[in-house]
Amino acid sequence: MSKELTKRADNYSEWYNELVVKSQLADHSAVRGCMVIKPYGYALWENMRDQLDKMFKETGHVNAYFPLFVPKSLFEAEEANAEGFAKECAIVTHYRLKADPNNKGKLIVDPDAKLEEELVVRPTSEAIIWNTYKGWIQSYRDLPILINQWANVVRWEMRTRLFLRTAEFLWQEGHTAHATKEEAIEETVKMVNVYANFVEEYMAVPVVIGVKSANERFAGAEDTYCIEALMQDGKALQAGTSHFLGQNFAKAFDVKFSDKNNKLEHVWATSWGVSTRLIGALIMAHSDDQGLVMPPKIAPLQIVIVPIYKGDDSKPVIDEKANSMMASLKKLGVRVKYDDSDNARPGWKFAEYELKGVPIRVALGMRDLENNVVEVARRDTKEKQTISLDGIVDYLKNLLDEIQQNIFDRALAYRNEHITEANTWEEFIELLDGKGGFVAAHWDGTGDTEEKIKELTKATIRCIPVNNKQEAGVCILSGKQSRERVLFARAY
RNA sequence: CGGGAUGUAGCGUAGCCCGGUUAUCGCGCCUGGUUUGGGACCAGGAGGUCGCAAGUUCGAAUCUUGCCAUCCCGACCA
Repeated sequence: MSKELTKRADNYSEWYNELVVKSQLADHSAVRGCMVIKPYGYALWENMRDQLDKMFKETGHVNAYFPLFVPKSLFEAEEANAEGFAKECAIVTHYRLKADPNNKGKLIVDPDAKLEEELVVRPTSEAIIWNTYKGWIQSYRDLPILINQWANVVRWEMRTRLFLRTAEFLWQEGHTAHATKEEAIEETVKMVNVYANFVEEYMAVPVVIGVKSANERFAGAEDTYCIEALMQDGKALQAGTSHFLGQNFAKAFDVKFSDKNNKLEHVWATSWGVSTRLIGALIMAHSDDQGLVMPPKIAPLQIVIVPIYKGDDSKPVIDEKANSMMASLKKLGVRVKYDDSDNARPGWKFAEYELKGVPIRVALGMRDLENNVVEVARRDTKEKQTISLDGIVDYLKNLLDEIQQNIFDRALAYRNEHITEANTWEEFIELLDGKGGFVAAHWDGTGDTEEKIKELTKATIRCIPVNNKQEAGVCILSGKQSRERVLFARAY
């Protein structure tokens, strides 16, 4: 492994790609556009998943699992949804291979094993789930259904990037069914807030909660709520979405229920999801030229203890101290590792754990033990301090909290500095090309204008923030009347 | 999918233009020893379908064609 990571300022996307691979989060695989999530990356995903899962359960949801394959006839039932995803679907057409008679040792698709009906590999599961819900719902007493599924989905993307956009990715998708429109909207909003809380509190990434414009809406939704995060290079990243699906899927799959008055009505729906893309957001929100910076709450490893010994005599003494410190930390639920491997010297380990973003490094040598201290280095600020061994465990535990807060505050300050108002087209362009970030500008509310702005600047409407300030103005492009500003940005 | 670039050991590379012994060097890896407070040193050693497949040739890492993958720029997207 080469030592140097490309600097962010030199080439941000190269830095990102190198960092993902060198920090051992993930690797390219033999399959086009698909990544291997390595143990370190998967441990991070598990921490994120476990916390989200807990939050879903606290809000009344349960997990279930639906098939990977969707019969084409079901997939096409909800037209807007089907159309939206049609051009990026993988399709299973056969169920058997056979020996190639012309090429020994090779296999060919058996032409006699063609499926009666093609199966779409799910790009999202609304179709198969709503087809299933049809059999589950007869009465208002069967509602609401509050189900989440942890799954993989496939979207045949033209251009892929590790975590940010892969052909197969891991995610969760919530699919809920409700008796009333109000309840479904409430659910949609509740879940976008769960996402915002998770991303801000655990991933330390500040987000803007908002609503998508009609153009950016999920295929088949009446309304799409989203959380938008800002990356260090000034580009926005959609970090999660929560859709109010109206009665579109209930109508497409004929899902009706009897209300209290024995009146038949279509069911109201929501769906919401976050994916492994969040890991991309995490990386690009916090990391630096030395490597990853992991927020302690979800870091696979929170503290690493590195021994520094001279000769074999000191090793057992250091081991004993390190092991007792580690035991105390583990008792407090801290994810800690004592790295006494002798195939790397301390300097190498320091650099390696910085690359991997471990929040705290504790260095422990005889010199320290004689003075009853250790050296504590924090990843977020790269500060090193000599700390007394008395009360070290509490100190470290508190420091983890402090680091979590500092990383968030830093990202928040950056984000807030990068929401800028533009009142003229010239200002708008200048901000996008220069400072970057979110540009708050008036827009006339039409899809045409939005499309034109996108063509001219590559910037899209990221969202219309919830509780947006109402303020009269004129659209930066068309000059027509506008009641509020919306957030534009170039995005991933 | 369109335009550009790249592909030689785990990683980074020389050689390619102008075909010709056993494919270069560094890091990493293995063995032994000395080391260990910011990516150690010495000695010995292992590791290669030169992205894949055809073709041209007495002979291909080198020339030709096709394919694949990666990166950058577009269109699409969580």
